[in-house]
Amino acid sequence: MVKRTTHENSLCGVARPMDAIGDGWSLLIVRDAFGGLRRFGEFQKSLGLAKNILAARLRHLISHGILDAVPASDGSAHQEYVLTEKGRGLFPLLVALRQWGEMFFFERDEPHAQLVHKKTGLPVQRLLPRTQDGRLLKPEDTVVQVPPVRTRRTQRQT
Amino acid sequence: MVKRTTHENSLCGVARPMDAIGDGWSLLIVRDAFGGLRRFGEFQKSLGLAKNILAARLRHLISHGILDAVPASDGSAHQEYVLTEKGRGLFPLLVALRQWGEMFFFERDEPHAQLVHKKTGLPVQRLLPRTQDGRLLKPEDTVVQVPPVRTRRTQRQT
DNA sequence: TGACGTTGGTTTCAAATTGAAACTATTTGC
DNA sequence: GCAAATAGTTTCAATTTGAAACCAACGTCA
Repeated sequence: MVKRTTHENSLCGVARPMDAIGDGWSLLIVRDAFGGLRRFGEFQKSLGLAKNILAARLRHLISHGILDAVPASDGSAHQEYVLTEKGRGLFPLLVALRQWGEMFFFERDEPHAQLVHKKTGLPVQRLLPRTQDGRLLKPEDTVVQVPPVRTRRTQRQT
Repeated sequence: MVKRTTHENSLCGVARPMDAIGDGWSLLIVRDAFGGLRRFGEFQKSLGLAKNILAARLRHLISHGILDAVPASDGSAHQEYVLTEKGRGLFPLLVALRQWGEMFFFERDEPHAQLVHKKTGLPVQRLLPRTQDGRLLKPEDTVVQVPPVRTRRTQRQT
């Protein structure tokens, strides 16, 4: 996915975010960041990816405002990588991804990790698109509504 | 993201789905499939990607059970690519991705596409992780609970 | 002080992937 | 039947990936 979005996709609201996330490694880094990891070495150990790749992905995430490199936390002279507000905004997406995984990638009784409420230990509620008044929405009940094109001359549709 | 998950990540519930989705192009293909596109040429025109890449991504999505290649629909002798149940399961994820995009990639008044309810034209409700009893969950209120490791000998934790 | 391990990278280089373009084969429209 | 459209595959140069080697700064302990 190198091709930059010079396309009408630039408006679409999916292609741009995809570009910012970058790739699978980046999203796993974000997942681990939600899990509390902050240091280069922690990410590397957790993901088992080459250091140059990790460095590149961290740079990418920082340059897209998803991570922030902060100077320390225990006085050590190293950096730490923490989620920005924008990065934390990815939480629902990660939950959705995980739930999709839980639904389709494990046999009925195959044990698998599960996201649960820390306090109660109960699994997180299924994330399902709904209307404003709470009714379930199927994909085919929705449309992507593109905004009316406004040129400088025509502020109102002719 | 070529490295296959021989890692403990294989249990994690995020890495496996990521691998199935494949990459950004694949997800855009799925988005377009939700939008009603079905034909090779439609996807190519919509995405503007090279045909070899599109072919490879379609093969990937089919091999992972996200798309299905069905023989026709208007009697024409061509194939069509339609979402499987598993593929349709990606709807919440796409909604989450789009909502993240809407929140962080557009200026206050910058026009952008929006996912709305077809009937009412109202935007889809914000997708937010909640507890079983409906309370909002912040990332730090949750943990990934790994299942207890069961060896053949110890069916119960010692 | 200085040898040594740890942490956090960068550099190098071969192998894999990407993507544009050319090519091919099968339909479809007329 | 012929031209154009559709749905790919092949080819090849350029980019990206990732393993491994290298390097620099810091801690530490003797």
